[in-house]
Amino acid sequence: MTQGSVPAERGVREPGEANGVTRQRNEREILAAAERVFARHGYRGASLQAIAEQAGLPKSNVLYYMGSKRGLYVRLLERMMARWNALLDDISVEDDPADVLEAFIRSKMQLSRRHPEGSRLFAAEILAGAPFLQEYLRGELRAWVQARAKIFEQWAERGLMDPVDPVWLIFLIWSATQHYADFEAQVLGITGRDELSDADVEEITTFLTRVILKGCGVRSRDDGSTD
Amino acid sequence: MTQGSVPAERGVREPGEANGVTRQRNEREILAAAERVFARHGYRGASLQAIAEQAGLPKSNVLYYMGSKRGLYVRLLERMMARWNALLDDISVEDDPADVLEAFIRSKMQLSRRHPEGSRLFAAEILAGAPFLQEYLRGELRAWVQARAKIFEQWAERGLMDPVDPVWLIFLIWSATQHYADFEAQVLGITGRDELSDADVEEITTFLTRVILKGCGVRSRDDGSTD
DNA sequence: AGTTATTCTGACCGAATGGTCAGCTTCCGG
DNA sequence: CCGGAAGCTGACCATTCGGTCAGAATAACT
Repeated sequence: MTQGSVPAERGVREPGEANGVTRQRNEREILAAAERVFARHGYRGASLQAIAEQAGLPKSNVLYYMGSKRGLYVRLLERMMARWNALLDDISVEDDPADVLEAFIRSKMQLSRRHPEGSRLFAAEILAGAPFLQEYLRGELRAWVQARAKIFEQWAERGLMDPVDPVWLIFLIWSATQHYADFEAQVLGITGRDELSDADVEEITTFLTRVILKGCGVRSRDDGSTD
Repeated sequence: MTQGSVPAERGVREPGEANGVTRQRNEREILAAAERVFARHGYRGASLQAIAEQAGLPKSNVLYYMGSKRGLYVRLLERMMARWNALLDDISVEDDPADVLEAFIRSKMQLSRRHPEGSRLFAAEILAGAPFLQEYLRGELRAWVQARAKIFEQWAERGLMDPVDPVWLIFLIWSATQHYADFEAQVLGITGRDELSDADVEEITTFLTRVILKGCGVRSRDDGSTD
């Protein structure tokens, strides 16, 4: 339904959607530049001028493509939520808790790794009080959390993991994984690195998986190591 | 057309009031208002006008007290770093890992709870790439992390906890605790609460302590319950 | 009281903000 | 080759930005 959120208040009519190489490239460039700038400075702090410069286009062109600053921002948020939703596959009580939790941590970590700017954009939006995402948080995302929480509780009842509060557990996983994108500057500054390598990310993922699974008393069916 | 031409309702300063009292109160009011606005919108997105309005003072007065936007921002950052440093008491290899880690989690959680705006201000600064905190991150804070890391490693060597990477562990604790301040809007939206009560915070703290300590295989000397 | 020193603020400044629009260029079917 | 439409952009607009400053208001000290 809300696929093209450009508020065609101005007479931007649907073109034949034919030729599009330049259009696609410019659009992609603008979205990438805008994601960087919005992530860094937040909605209010970002300027169309800065976005246009990063995209290598005149400011007017950005507005020609995107209609308005608000429309551009909303479009970026929706794109990020779509990425997020893409990894929310269904799980069942019958699944193995260890597998599910590890996949959860791993996919969330990869999302932060593959789209650090989008991750920071989301963080900035939440920091600002989530003015554009209230509905999403209280609706779609809340329902998703509650569904997962129910499954975690059933696992606990079956003795497959400790009876921890599943919502706090989800928040723990979110925060721990998101941290490496949102607080990248802090992580790099403290560890003295220039960037996090793939090996670093793999190491962190392994660490988080081990600590969180063990911390929740998840019994893996693969082995019963308690070390 | 600067601001409302009706200055009547400010009603702040009584003529008979003593000298330093007004100054202190105004200064405190400005700092509190600025912390809110900077936390919400970041350095670039915050405006002195908004800060002045929240403080109930004319914009000129804010500049009279604080000199410049940059100076005000730096002062807030330094105040927050001071709060942070205040809970960085020394620990020793001789201490009990369970006690230290729990105290670590608890004090960090309370810092986020007591100063959520300051916590978000810090988060916004890091999101922006830490332009004002590079030095602090690469110097003071890095040294602190390394010192703690060394102790964690010695605990691991003595078999008091699992040989996990101490730096990732510190980041895990930071992220998990900071989450409830920085992502407050998300937490409230998903849980459907209006605010987090003291009981909620206590419950979360207990949860985090249990999961993280167990996840790192910390042996408490109090008892050996593995539940 | 009068005089000085400090505290405060409205009016103003140049720069930057998001957004508009007339008119330019480019493309493409006929 | 033409003509209309789509793609694009420089010039411009009202507003807001951080910051300055002259001078009013107040406090402090003879």
